[in-house]
Amino acid sequence: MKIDPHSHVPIYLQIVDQVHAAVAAGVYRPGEPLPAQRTLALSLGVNPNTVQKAFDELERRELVVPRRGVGMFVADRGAASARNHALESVEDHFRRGLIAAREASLPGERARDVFEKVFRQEFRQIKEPR
Amino acid sequence: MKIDPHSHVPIYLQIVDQVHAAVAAGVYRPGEPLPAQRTLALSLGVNPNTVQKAFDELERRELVVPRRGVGMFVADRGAASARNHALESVEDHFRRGLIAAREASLPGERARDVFEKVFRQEFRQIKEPR
DNA sequence: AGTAGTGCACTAGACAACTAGTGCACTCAC
DNA sequence: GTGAGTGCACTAGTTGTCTAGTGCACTACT
Repeated sequence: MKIDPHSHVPIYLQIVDQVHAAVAAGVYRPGEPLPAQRTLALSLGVNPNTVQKAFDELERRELVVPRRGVGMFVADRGAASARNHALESVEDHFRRGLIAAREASLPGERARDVFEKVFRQEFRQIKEPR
Repeated sequence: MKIDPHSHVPIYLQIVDQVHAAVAAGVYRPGEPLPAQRTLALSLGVNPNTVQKAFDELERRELVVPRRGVGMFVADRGAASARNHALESVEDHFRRGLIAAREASLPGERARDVFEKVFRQEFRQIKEPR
């Protein structure tokens, strides 16, 4: 796990994102323990409290479950929760865009055109050169 | 024009949004003057500096043009700039959503499904009852 | 019982965003 | 040239976020 202290995105969120991705990808499996707050903080060179804040957010997303005096463990439905939360995030961004379009009196068809344009940019199929 | 001082969205941004919409809608036309900073600040019950910050943002968006000692005027291509900026905003939201989808390893088709779902919610056609 | 390891709570400092207070320089009409 | 009205610049106080420092309570193992 890598942290960029000079990034504009808060350290605790960088930790959240990486653990989130790891749980979603199955790197950490349900029931397995996560590195301890102090351990992780030491290896990343940050304060234990910063890691705690990250874990608080992961707990709020129902990805991990704390056991006092023992450690943090991946929730039973941790992977599913991770994917669900990611889906909600995507949905939220789309909704904000559509609301902005509506407030700008942009017709629905135009909004869909914009989406398709950005879609082609971001989900460009990598054609195999032969 | 109305301001909600208890809103979580900054006052100066509320002013920006409302003026932006007014210019886009043609309420203020190119070449016309906007209310003076002091006047607007007084009528809204906020500090002139807050209005100034809002006007700075509107100037950055190329919606208005300042004339020292005279006033703020709607730019010649103000309405077009307003619509253009709104379009960029919509595009930006969509892009963030698609990037989030990609990072979550969500297939493009699924992302499009999510978009269509939200689209139906936000752009529901109001059926005329007969 | 003792001990090492754990999550958690409380406090504090650094920093940025937001708003307000105030004064200056400019423009135009008279 | 003088005065009223304008945009603009500088400073400051308030608030919220982020990170760090530190200590406490709990758990498991011996």
